[in-house]
Amino acid sequence: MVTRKEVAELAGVSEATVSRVFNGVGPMKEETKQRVLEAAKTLNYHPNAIAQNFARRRSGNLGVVLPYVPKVHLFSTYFFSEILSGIGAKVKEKGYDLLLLLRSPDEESDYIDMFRSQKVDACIILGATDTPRELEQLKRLEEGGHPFCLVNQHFRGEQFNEVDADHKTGSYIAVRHLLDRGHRRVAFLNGSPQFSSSGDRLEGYRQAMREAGLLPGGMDALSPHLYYEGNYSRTSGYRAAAQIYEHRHEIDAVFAANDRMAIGLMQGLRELGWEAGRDLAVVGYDNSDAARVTDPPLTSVAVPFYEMGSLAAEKLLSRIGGDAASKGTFQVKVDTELVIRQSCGRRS
Amino acid sequence: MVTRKEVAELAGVSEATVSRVFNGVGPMKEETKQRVLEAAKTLNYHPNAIAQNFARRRSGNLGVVLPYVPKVHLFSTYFFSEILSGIGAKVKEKGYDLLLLLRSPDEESDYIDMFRSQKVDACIILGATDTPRELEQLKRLEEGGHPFCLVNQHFRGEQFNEVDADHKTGSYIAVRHLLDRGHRRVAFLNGSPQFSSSGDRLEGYRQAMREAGLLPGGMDALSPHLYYEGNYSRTSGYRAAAQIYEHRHEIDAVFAANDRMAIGLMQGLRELGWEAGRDLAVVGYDNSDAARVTDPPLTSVAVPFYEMGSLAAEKLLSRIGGDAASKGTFQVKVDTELVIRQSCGRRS
DNA sequence: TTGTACGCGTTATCAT
DNA sequence: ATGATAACGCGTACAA
Repeated sequence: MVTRKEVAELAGVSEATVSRVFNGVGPMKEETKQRVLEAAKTLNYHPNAIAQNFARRRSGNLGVVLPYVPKVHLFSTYFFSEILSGIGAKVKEKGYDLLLLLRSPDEESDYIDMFRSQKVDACIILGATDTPRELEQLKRLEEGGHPFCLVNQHFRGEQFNEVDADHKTGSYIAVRHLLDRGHRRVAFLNGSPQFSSSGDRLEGYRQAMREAGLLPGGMDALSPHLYYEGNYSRTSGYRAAAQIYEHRHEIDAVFAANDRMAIGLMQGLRELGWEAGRDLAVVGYDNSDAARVTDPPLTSVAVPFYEMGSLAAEKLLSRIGGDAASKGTFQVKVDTELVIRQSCGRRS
Repeated sequence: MVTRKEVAELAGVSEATVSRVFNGVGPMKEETKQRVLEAAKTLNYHPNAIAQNFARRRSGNLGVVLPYVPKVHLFSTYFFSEILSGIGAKVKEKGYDLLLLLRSPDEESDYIDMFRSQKVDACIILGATDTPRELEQLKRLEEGGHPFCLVNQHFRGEQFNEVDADHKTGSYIAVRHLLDRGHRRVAFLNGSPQFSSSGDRLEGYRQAMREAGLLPGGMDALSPHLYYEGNYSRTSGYRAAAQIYEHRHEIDAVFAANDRMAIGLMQGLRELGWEAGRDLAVVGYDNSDAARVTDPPLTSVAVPFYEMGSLAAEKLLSRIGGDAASKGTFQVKVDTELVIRQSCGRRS
């Protein structure tokens, strides 16, 4: 590899001058600059990124932590794909590199190692869950002064950096949509409670139902035959179909907390002879690609995952970049949007 | 950050000894080793990865190049997700890190820069296309002695490292499946020709048809109403539906080169009143998650993308790791498998 | 405007 | 079995 030294010799200047030219710092004679650039070109010189980062005492990497999701082979979901793309675009724009960290099932040594060994300057954590173990790890990161940002997950009572979507309102508009179409007995198929979005969705559902006067027992009352819980997998939606079918005479519509479950649910109900869009209305969540290809196409709440990833990267990098306003943490909440298809039937 | 020097002082040894302990090289007294480890623990010392890589004159990163795919937001496909997961697992196992490189639409400066600046020691290229521009870039990489590996793409006449699937046989078994079920007039909806797998699939289709005596005009004859071409997007499959429907009286079945097109095709045909599994048989390719959720569930050819990624990473890293058998390039071809669902009807 | 000189935290070589 | 010490390629304070 050709080094700075060789360029300096060929150009007849010192190594420092070569560095200045390549970093555009300090005043320099135009002629000198040209001479250096020319020498660099003839020698095909390219600064060594590792050495640069070493000298700058930083890695130049933004880490992205992906959760371990058994069976799903991790990326197979719309969610991660979109966020990653958003992060990738922003990271590139800012001249950073993107280091991927796939968590293992066991994972005794966790992502704090990435910081300890200084492989990353900051990181974005996807798919975090509200468990004591996770929370403790995040607190350790914070104490260590390691900049990180959560995406699509909120920790109650903590002031971590985070970019979340307004899932409460998202769910509210989904349920309102069902209510507006005349459905009264709207069931809710929620996902795993360790994700904050599940709690948010429940709140949104409750608010819509309450406003419609459909929570008779007061604010907290929730008829058991209207609340179901899966784990966001298609299979769990499929399983819920059996339970929901048992209460078919008390249910007009189902709001599912994500598309995968909604799809499993529709499949399961169809096998039992109950058709979404005909016998009941179904609304999903995420507006994933799959929502377009189901039969009937699934009405769903769109979440701007791509933008969320991009936003998280931007905010985080501007902090460590030493920009202004680097004080305190940030909590961003982006808006969702209902995309109407045919799973609620065609009548207006 | 605590450095090696401090550990050495606390342990009462030289810096070199600390390094030896942490790298497990050379002989050392057990007692010394323990003393060093203890000192490291009390000080919470962790070797600086950047400095290590700098001193070792390597980056410790495996680069993964992802193509620019407009609209699809890149990761939204099963294909990349699976391969990336496979690479990630292997990379971790080998103690490397995974650097993601998302290509831009314009991309004047290409991935060769990653090597020039020595950010990666090797890289895996996904979604390469058989275009003059791409080929030229790959040749430049090769000339520069930069280790790389292609996944799911073959360049005729070149001996690049590659891990591919046997798409010819995969297509053969798909078409054979249709023929075995009694369909004679099997159409083929292929994808973009710049991917080698498209050519392979065409060969497989041809062989099966020829063996069944269904290529009357000789080896190369292909009835125009039996061959269609999309670009692997759902939309292109949807568009093909119209053309195929026009020839509905000359077609019993369609083999689509991927699931996305198959899904679009089924949607389009349904809108025209032609139902897959009832009026015609359809087989897809990739066995993506979506294949399970369509109506009817889609019979499809499964490709072990996860394993392909893992294999590519393993082979590549063992080369640069200086293992034995580092001579020459490698070309691996993995097997595919037909997964039967209901899109070809239920009759045996 | 440019050069000198040092430091960054390791690895690795050569003594001892 | 362990200790000095020279790289490694670059950034940068300071001197000129």
